[in-house]
Amino acid sequence: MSLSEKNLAFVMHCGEMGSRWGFNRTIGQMCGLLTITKEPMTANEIADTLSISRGNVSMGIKELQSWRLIKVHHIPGDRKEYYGPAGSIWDMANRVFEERKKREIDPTLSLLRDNILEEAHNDDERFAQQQMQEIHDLLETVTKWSAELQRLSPEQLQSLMKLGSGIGKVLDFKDKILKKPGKGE
Amino acid sequence: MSLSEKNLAFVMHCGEMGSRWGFNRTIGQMCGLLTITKEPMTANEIADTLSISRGNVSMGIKELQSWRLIKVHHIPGDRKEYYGPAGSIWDMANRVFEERKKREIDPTLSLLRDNILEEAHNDDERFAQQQMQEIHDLLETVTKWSAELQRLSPEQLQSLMKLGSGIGKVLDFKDKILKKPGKGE
DNA sequence: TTTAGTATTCAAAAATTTCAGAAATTAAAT
DNA sequence: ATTTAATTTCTGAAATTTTTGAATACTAAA
Repeated sequence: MSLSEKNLAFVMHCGEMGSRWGFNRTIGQMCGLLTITKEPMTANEIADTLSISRGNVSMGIKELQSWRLIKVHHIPGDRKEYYGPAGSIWDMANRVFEERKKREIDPTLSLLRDNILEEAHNDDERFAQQQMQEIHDLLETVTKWSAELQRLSPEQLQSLMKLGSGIGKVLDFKDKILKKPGKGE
Repeated sequence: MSLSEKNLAFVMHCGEMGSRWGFNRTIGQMCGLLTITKEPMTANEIADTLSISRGNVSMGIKELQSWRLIKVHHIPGDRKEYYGPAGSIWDMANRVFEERKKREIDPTLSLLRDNILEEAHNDDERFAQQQMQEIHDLLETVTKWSAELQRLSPEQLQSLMKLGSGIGKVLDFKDKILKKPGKGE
């Protein structure tokens, strides 16, 4: 119901960062609050703790659900809804990542695809198209890569993450490894 | 001075995406415009092309420079400043990435570090601290990784990007590779 | 110096976003 | 059915962000 000084500081920080992360202050606070609170909270508890209106909390919940960052819990014999994080920290980071890709990259990718298909009619359009092609290729690579990462097992991901500067070394061996099995891409 | 329909569509799209990418509409448009225009443009040309005020362009230029996305060109005997992209598409994507890390991750990382150092006084704080530790570790890993990527040569990056689903295979060989030289992490 | 061609700043206006609180809605319990 | 408990939607006010345009500053040449 009321937060310790340190926890409050964290929640407020989440609020300040909220807009940078793709939502607004209140929603940032709500997200922070729910992730550091052990027990799921009701909408009223959230409103009280953060001193914001009940209506605002309702909108925030909807938004956080659309990001798939929180989920509802029910307590038998209690008709209130209790909200808590939708998964582990890693899960949530993935959701944010995925959702942002959807909002920040996909629309552009689609526009670029359309644009590249058409024929350029003059030099300006030709140059522009080259640039767009490059942007397109880059975004597509990023997209493929992030899909790839999501396909890896958590253990593989763990190793990959721990690899650090080893990645350079691993790359040097890549050709030998990949060419041996004769399974060219 | 005036854009073809398709190029205009791209520039306007950049404006609409602008706020998602970390800046505002006008700045998004300016960035898009300058990247698909072959020749560097003056501030007045930008203002005319986008139908925005000269002052706004001046602010936008300053902002884009702070992101290191554009650079100034000079033409002998002409005292106007001409603006063009600061590098290749890849360079620019890197800049955006880097800059956003600075704004979206670093402040949180620093707050978390402080918070984790302090001792927890009760169960609520204890649980909160565990979560914060996880967030911290995750963000730190991401940070290290992005630094790592920037250290790779463009060729290595190229191979890494093309690796695609090969990454799984490469990981399976990781141990053999890394353990052989006896250079444990 | 002065002047003319620039670029920048900044206060005010416009546009957009966020938010509280009231009203409407939904759903369970009686 | 009615009451009660809860959630959602909606409206306008407040806060914030963006944009303009006039005033100011800068700079190179005359």
